[in-house]
Amino acid sequence: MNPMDTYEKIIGLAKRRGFLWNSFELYGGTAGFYDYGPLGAMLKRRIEDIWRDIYVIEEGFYEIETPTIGIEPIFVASGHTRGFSDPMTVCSECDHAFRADHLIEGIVETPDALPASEIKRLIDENRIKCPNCGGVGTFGEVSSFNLMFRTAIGPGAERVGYLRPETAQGMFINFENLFRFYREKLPFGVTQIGKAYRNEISPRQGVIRLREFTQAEAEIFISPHDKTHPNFSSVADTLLRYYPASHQENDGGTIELATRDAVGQGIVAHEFLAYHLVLTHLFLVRVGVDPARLRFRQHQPDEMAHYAVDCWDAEVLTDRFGWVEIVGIADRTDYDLSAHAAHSGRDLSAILEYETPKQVERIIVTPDMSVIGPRYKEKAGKVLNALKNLTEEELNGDLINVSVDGATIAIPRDMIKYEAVTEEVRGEKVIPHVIEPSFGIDRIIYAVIEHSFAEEVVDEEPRNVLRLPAEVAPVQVAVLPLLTREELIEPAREIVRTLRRAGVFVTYDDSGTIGRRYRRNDEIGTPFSVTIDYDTLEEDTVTIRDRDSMAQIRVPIRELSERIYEMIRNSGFCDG
RNA sequence: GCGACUGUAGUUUAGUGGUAUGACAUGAGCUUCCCAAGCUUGUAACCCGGGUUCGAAUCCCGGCAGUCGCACCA
Repeated sequence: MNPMDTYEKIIGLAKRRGFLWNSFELYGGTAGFYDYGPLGAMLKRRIEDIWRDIYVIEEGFYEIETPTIGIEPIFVASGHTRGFSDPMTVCSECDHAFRADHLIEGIVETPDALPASEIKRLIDENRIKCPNCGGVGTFGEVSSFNLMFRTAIGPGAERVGYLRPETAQGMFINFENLFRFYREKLPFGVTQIGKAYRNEISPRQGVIRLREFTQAEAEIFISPHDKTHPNFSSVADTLLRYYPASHQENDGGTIELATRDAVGQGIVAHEFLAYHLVLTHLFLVRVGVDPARLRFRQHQPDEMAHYAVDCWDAEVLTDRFGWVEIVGIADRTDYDLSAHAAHSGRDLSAILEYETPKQVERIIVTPDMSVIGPRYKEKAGKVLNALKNLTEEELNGDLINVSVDGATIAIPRDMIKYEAVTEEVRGEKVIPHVIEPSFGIDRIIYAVIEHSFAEEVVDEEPRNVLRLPAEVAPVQVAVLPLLTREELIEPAREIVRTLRRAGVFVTYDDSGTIGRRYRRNDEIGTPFSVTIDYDTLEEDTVTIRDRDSMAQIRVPIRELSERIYEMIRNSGFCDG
């Protein structure tokens, strides 16, 4: 491998300049954990704030915050206690490790739902051959490794808890509260930015695969009958690079399509999902992902969760790891709410109100319990229920047949009174479907740094520059007196104060030569440098130097804050 | 988890059984100097534990961590 590939340069820069550090380094470190240093934390916060700007402010999806520890029933319902563990077995002949459930695929329908002992039994019974060395009967015990961090809640009779493997569940289990908060109307969305934890077997690839990471997720609850999007027209013309499942078989490559056509041609399942692909694209490009190294890859039918209708990953091209998934956008249907409804016994449905309430004719059965009770005694209750469930036709005739505990009982018609009533039905009860865009913030940060990084040669000297959008750059302005001299330092400090009062994050640096200071700031992506020189003293002007073009403009000090503010907001240097 | 390789300042390096070389970076100062390496000067390292030895960063053993490969990747 290239002794100094881009990844090493990026990570080297990130560690050197205070973006990322290995956690726990004082005590030797542990794979899968990273600290965000001063610049990294600032960059991360700015990226999260842009995410909030789009999802919370623009889309109106309020943000909530739920515990990072969840109790066991949540993850039983969500399937994480089972589906999140990988049963492993090792061939004693060749020492290869395999997913035990994969070995018995085709023998049972849902091998991943079986306990370890059962998988082991099936492997032995079916004389499964080792795919590597062909050995039979060589597989050892099946051990299960759950990717969730387990913990105990409270002393004594400890209640089992898990560190959440995704932020999503905290939102699903608040559905009733949220639905009420949104005054019982669909669609509505909710967001959460927070830490999630997965005890990866072998985290490698630096910040790409972490044991503790930050997710930004939105859960948007929509009607299962209407997956159009009210603002679809605003994104219909936007071009995105798609890599549909059908193209992946024999690498048919990506296609660039207007959103309208992607939906029209049936490539993306529906408008609502397509709208969120576009939103994702806009966010990623705004924070500094290179659009030329971004694509949307559709999940293959076999890699998609069985309940999902359609699922797309935003992927970025990286130098060392190739295409890396940074966002997943899925239509999860009613899977999550139905699962929580089933396990909790609560009704997690919404009423879709009809335009006008429907008048529905219904037969109301009122059995005469003073007769039925004594006659059927202990079966009376079941008889009553059975009667209420009968259809209109079944209620005809002199004897009405109901089935109770497998036996058919004929009930004389005069024991029952029933009448037809007209009822008003306001709407239909549905379990909402969920559209879930799920962002891996740490991976996005890596992508932003890698895509922003450039090495150039200026006057035969190398120059490292992070071309971060001004909006996300940790340090927004560097204030630099041309020389370390008192007469320049004092006005420079005054300018620092002025810019800070205007809410700009500024650093001050008067060490070494001006060129060295420019380079230092280029490397951490500071978009603008303000330089104080001898002309400043005479005419109250300073220069603003642009990181990308290295061009300079001279502006009056009294206009400085305004100009800087404009440039940061527009993410660009304007010399006008 | 398995296998291979690796472990010297912040980074990168030299090194012999007698505690360490240089560079870059960094601190202080000098320099009317607008695009990094001009001058002076300072700070800073042998992954941890045990063994062999008068003496270990160097040899041996163990651990830890990292990199790569296998496997895994909701």
